[in-house]
Amino acid sequence: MRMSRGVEWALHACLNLSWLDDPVPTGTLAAFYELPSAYLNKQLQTLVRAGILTSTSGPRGGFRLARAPEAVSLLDIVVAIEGPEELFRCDQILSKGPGEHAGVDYRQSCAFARAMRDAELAWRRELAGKSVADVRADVEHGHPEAPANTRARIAELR
Amino acid sequence: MRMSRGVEWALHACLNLSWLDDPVPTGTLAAFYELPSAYLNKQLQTLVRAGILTSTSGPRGGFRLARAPEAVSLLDIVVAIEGPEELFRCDQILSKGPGEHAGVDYRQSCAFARAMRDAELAWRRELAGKSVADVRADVEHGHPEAPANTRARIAELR
DNA sequence: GGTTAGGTACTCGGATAGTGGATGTCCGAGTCGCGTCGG
DNA sequence: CCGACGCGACTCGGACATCCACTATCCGAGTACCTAACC
Repeated sequence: MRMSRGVEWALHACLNLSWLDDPVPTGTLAAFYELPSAYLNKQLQTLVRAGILTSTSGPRGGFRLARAPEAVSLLDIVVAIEGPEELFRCDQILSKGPGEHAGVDYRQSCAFARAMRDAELAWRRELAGKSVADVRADVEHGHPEAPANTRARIAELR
Repeated sequence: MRMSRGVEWALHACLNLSWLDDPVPTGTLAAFYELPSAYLNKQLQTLVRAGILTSTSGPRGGFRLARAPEAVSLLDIVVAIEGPEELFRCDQILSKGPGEHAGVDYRQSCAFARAMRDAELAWRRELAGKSVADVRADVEHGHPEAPANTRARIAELR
């Protein structure tokens, strides 16, 4: 039940894009962290479909943040890459056990399903409460040179 | 990033076993919910290795809870089946970016890794705070006949 | 009748196939920029 | 000198392979029970 690698890539890509105004192509971002370019491109496409990034084709094209970093939560990115399904898979096996089952939705009535959903909501709440801007502020506090370093390296790789 | 089916099976198996004193073989538990017997057996073996169940071979053998249901949290079961790894996979891609990296563990210092870990801890805290006994109490409150029904059906399937 | 040895059936446990999603790669469609040609 | 047109290169986007973990199954090892023979 581990997350896709793409989540880490997407998080760092969004942070770096928040420091840059011009579009950045996949190849540059991939070189930045030595990632497989074509596969990273696939993940960025997913973020575009989710409305987190915008893309531009052709020369001087690439990806940019679609909205202010304050408006992009970590949950947005995780859900975009991993999909909206819940962590806990409830196949309602109770409906095969003894008792009456007519019209009962065990995703709602099963005590295990409820407990798992409550725990998952706590997780989602934490992720929804942290934005890319929050993380950026943390990084800039500990490493004030990070934005300039990133911009310089990106320019170098163009 | 969905959980294995085995988690749901393991949860319900532990609850049912908490209502029964004698060992229950895999085949009986599998028939109870119409699950594939051999695969369920594999999951129960995992719970034995985790110290949640005990097993007995031979006639009149099967699985029992290894401890009181108060001492088995939902987290115990999830970790037993899914493994102890964290949900978020931090491959420390920051170590490929600009800046100094000598002796830096980005699983600790990366702001994203910290945020993801905090969220995951909230999830784990919820799961650790709910025991099989808690769920059993919920079920018995809503369905007082459940324990007797379960015992009867299990006896019928033996 | 009690005891013991043997056989049998039952159950767990790990070794062994099959399948779906994550991972990784490649090529076509579209777009922008630059160079060139004409006015 | 200015503008328009066309060519070329660059980038995204989706279609196509590959790999690993989850899913599922089967058979061997061990154990308890039952039976029957013997003392």
